[in-house]
Amino acid sequence: MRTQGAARNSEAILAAAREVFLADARAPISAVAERAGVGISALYRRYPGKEDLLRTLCHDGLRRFIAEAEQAAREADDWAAFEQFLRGVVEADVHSLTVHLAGTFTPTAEMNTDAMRAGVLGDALFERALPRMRPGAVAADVTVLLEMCAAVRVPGDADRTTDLRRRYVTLLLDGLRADAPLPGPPPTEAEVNWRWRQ
Amino acid sequence: MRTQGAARNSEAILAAAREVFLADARAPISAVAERAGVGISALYRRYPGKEDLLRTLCHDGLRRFIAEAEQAAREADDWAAFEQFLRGVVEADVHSLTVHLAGTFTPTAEMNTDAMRAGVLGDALFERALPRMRPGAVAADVTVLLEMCAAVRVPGDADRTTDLRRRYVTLLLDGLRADAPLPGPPPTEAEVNWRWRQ
DNA sequence: CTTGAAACGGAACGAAGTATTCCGTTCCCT
DNA sequence: AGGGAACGGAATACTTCGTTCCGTTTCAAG
Repeated sequence: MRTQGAARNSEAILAAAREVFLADARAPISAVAERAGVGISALYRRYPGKEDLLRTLCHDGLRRFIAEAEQAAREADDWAAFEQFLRGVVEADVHSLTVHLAGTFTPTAEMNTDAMRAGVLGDALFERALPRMRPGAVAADVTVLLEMCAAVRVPGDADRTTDLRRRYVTLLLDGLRADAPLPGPPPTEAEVNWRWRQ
Repeated sequence: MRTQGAARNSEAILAAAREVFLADARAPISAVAERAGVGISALYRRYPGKEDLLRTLCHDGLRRFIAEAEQAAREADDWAAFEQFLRGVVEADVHSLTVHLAGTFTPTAEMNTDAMRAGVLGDALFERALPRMRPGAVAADVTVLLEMCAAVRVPGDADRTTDLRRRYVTLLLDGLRADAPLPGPPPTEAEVNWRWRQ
């Protein structure tokens, strides 16, 4: 046989779903089953439908985002806290998870609560780092920067993707500390959160 | 009536195709017709099939990329030339055009030639700017940076998208001039050009 | 060993979505 | 007025998935 137990399959399915849907949010559910090495029914035994799987995945990402933010907030140095936060979020590829998948399902009330909390935590980290930030930078910029990081990918090589993203987070952090002001009106809340409009 | 002539329709179709396919490379061809305010047959009169439209669009983008590079190369100051190149390519949203659409069609021989020429021109601009670049930066980094810029988008508002991208090009350019070396192995040619593998 | 229930695998089904074709109609120019 | 170029958009012919179903395998308790 191929799998050793129901619990093991559950984990395999979640991992496969993460890989597959991060590579393409519109991937067919059969691709997830195939990747996990299970049949389709193993999937439907656990989730009522595709949307539920997507929702679970996204919510997990959101929770992870919150965890990273809380962890980073414990750092005493303000800029170090912000840097740890950015690097943590990028490392966990949380932004792809939350942003890429948004819009593929209808969010639960709890997700909205969590999303709000995530925003508050992120803003707080940003505010602490603000004194050392270049003039004109706003919290919404960070969201965009995270999105830009998520756009970096080496298909089929998660490790290499992470390596490259680390490289560019470094570059972005340096860019955030430059002296010159940032040009143009900063992104608004709406421009940054359009993916969450149901 | 709605349109004023065949020539006008040709332009409308190309413009609509750019908008629609940049928003979603997998959009149906009917969306293009709708956006252009024409029927489907107006499209098929001009292009044998979907792939040909995509190919035309992408090739136009490639040519524009080359034009921007040649234009920027005329600038005397090395860094200014590089900066003008980056800004020009981002402004024209050429990278989305070439990178987003790659893989949706089989490229012609001429496209491959042009793609190669584009690479050479870009590398030359990078080499000129190299002395003022942070340690560890390579030409392939620029490709990734352009890709990151293309990830910035405000759906349905092209002007605002351009504004925001200008904002982050500024940030990226400053990041490219920081003092500290960039961490990790730089991206390889293959990692940067995976979209062109047929 | 039994044996009943939980887990599965994967074919089959049905609803969508979509590239392309076709034909009747409108436009434009002479 | 007339003929061909351009069109609009319904109809066609597939393809692509989400979901269901049912026969089979696994597992643990007796």
